[in-house]
Amino acid sequence: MFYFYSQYLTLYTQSHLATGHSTCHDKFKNSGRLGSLSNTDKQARHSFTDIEKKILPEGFSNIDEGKDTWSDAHANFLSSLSKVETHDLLKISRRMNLKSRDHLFRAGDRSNDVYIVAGGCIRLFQVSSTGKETILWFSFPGEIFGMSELWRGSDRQIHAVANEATQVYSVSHKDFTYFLGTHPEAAMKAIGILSARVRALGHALVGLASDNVETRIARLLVRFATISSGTRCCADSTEGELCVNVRLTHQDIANLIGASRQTVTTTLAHLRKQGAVRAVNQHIHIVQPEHLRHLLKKGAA
Amino acid sequence: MFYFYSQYLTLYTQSHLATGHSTCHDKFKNSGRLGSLSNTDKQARHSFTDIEKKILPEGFSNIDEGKDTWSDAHANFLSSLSKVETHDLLKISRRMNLKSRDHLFRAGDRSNDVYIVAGGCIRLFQVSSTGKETILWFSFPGEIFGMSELWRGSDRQIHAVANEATQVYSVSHKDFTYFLGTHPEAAMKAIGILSARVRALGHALVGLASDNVETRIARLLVRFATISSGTRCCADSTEGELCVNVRLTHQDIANLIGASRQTVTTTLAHLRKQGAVRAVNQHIHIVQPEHLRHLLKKGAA
DNA sequence: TGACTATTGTCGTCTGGGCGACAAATATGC
DNA sequence: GCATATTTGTCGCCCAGACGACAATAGTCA
Repeated sequence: MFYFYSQYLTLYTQSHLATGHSTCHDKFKNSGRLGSLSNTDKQARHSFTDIEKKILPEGFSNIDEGKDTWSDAHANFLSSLSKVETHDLLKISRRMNLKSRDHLFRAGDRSNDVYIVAGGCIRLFQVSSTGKETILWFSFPGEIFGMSELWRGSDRQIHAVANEATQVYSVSHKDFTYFLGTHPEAAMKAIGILSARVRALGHALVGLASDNVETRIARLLVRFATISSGTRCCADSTEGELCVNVRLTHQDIANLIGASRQTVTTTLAHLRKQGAVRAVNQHIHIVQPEHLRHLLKKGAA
Repeated sequence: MFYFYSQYLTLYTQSHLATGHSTCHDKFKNSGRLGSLSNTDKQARHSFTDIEKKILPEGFSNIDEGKDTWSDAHANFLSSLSKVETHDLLKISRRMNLKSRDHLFRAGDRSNDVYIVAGGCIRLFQVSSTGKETILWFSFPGEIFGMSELWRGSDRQIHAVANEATQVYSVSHKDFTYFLGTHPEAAMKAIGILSARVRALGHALVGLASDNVETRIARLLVRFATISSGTRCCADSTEGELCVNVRLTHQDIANLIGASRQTVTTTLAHLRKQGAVRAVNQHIHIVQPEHLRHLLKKGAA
């Protein structure tokens, strides 16, 4: 299902992940897309300065600039930091490699480090007593997570699992707090990130309370398409088409929007029949963005 | 740990609003509610030191101490600040008095001040195109709100309306940003507040996606009872009973948990028949907290 | 390449709860 | 103290969507 290869994944894949033969894309793909990636292996090892160079200048949107509520909710913490801040932060961080489905932490864990995604994708979710999983958030490269549990001094409330092979930087609670205290600008940016998350969760809440499944799916697709915009999908894509460049199973979507898997399958099939979306290489393309936006207009959030 | 509505409201009512004879419950009574407010004009003007004296020494819980996810979500920003911070913050604030149902801001407004509730209660909500209202948050005395929209540089997304006669301090975006920048400790506390809100919204989301209406109502009641604990309800209350010391119509509850008003009425009647709750003076008492907690255990969030 | 697991696609069946429509009970403004 | 507005309480109808049950693919790994 999809690859979330947006700019991020490509970026990171090239500089950090690439093991020379296997990239995240390989997991999903059998043919072309990955061909280009394999070349990257040569320059696999990196230094922090590498990272700075790679991440900062790519022109990611500043947290202030986002016009879309959803996309700025996925504001890139790392890229919003200055060179010095990035350096100081990475200095106190520890890099970790996770295989797909590795748990970073579980509900009930004592750990309360903060994490920043280097490459890949982390799924943040809760599990109910009946086993139902509700995904609260996907964290993509550059994003920070775990922050909102820092000041609780209590157990983790949620689970964090690598959705694919993922690399994260972990920073201890203590160090991170110290970092924020000594870098007021960064603290302000952290506030911005949390603010964005509050808004996004608020939106999700309103949508869940007011909209039907079709609208919620439409919103999700548009949102993820926005997040992964800027990547030209390697597959053939018609003009005006948006690519939802993230690997999502129907079950994932269901857990994300609070619906059952079957309903998601059916609704997606329906949208496909209408010609609003189509499946391309395990991921979704929005053929008629307007069709979905029209749905959203009728919706609430 | 938390009491708020109680201590705070009482506190403020007495010092600013009040009249010395009117406590929070009076609001709920037919006669007292507004009557008391008119009296306040006499001593309406206050000094900052008044506020400091009144607010700070009461030993409100620090945002770090909360054990309950819900209640610390209503962490008291103002009381967590130091004397100096409070002083500096109030210095740049402007006090506003709102009548019940006054709009503080609406979706689409350009204003992006930050507000701190002095007394009363602010309802933060969104309205869908069909007119359905979804309440995201109630802000009680000491709480700060509007913060999460500061860094957007865009229109307000939500509405803020006084749920009853309410007093707030407003601080301009610019001043507040400057305040945080010059008071790193306060900035950290702001991060703590936002974190709590992220957690609370996450909970709400999971609950909405997984639990039925009865469980959601139970959770809401327990949560609000916790917020308002510490107040001995003026009405007769049996030992072990919890008082939900907030004025909520069934419609409010419905908007809060994403259900229809009728269902709320029915479910509440059901809980009453079971002897789990009872109505006292326009508000609800939880007669059997265990009954509700049992429901929550079966639930998800 | 074959065995296994994960994902997708489709049915019926069944129900929680939305919604319109009232009537009764309260609250609030004048 | 009345007139109006708001809130509560109850029905019955109806449907979006949950859920169980399979079958068909597609993907993974030894």
